[in-house]
Amino acid sequence: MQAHHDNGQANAGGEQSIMDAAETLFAEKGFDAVSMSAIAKLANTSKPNIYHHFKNKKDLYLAVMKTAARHSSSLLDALAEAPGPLQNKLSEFSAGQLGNILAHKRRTQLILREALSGGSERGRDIAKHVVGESFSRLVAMIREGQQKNEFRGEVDPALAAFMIIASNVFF
Amino acid sequence: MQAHHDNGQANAGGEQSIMDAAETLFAEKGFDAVSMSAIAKLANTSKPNIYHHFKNKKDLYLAVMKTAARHSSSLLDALAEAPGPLQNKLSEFSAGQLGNILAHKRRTQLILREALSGGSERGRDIAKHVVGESFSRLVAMIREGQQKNEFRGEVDPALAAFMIIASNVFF
DNA sequence: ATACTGACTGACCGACCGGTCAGTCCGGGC
DNA sequence: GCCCGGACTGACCGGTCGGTCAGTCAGTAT
Repeated sequence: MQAHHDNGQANAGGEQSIMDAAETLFAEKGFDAVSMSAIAKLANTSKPNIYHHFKNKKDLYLAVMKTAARHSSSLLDALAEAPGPLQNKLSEFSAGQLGNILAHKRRTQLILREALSGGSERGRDIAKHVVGESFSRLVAMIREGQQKNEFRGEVDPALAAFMIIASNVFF
Repeated sequence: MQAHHDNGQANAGGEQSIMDAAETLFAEKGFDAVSMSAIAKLANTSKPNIYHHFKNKKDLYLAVMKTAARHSSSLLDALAEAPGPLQNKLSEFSAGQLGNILAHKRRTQLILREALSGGSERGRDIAKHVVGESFSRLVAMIREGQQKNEFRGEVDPALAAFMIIASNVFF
């Protein structure tokens, strides 16, 4: 009945199901608390098969982060191009109107986790850099709003950006 | 010259230096990315000595979290007992006036990390519960301010609390 | 001196980690 | 028929993890 050998319940072994499983687990527990075996199990495949599709754990993590960043980036595109004062746009965003179209909880959780790890974290600062692109775009937008006096200048733009993104985690 | 055998540079081996080292590393990298050997090394002592003072890794983590929570709790005491409308009190808090008296960056980072891990994370939800006490006190204060119409009611109190705490990480 | 106690240590354990390897299975081109 | 190449797997590797153990050392009280 199945394609060739077996299949638990969902789609097995494909790149997409691996990334789905990885995204779920990384968001829930963080990079170091997740083992490749656990990802393989959730994706209904084997550990070596993951290494068939991804170079190593960091590479898989990076791929997941890139997807999350790409989604939030297209979200910011829509925001930046929308008409009206920045203030309205941002409250729209954080109210979730625009936000929860595709910024699922898991993805935002991933991004926040990365933001928290700030400096160190060996190779993953690459991932932070990936996220940082979206992040700093939002920061720039807020700073711009401050210069136009749409916002109070006393607020740290980075903090405000963090807050806005965080709003999607807590609904 | 030294007490008995040797000493790298700081105080060695004592309970306090172990907790200091653990706090630093846990805040920087998160629970799973930190090994007991690394903590021992930073604390200028040995791994078995850590187990002489703490039952296991989770216990050490919990002790560190309790300290962080105790500090932020005393901070909230000062906040709650201060006179004036809540709004002033909170802006004072997030401006760092009161905040950075003892809410060092590391401690806040620890708390945020725990808050992000939300549900799962095997034994550490105990720690989350410890943190949650301070957290929910702040949430209650904000909700109270909303009922007195000092705040806009549309903001999720939990999110606002998260924001306020986060402000200490980003200065 | 002796005996006891708590801080502390090097050496070690089983378990599990990330990652590799030899090999199986299968669809498609010839 | 045959072979090829990609998806996929069980078994295994070195290394590191959390945690243990037997024992050393310093001080103290008798």
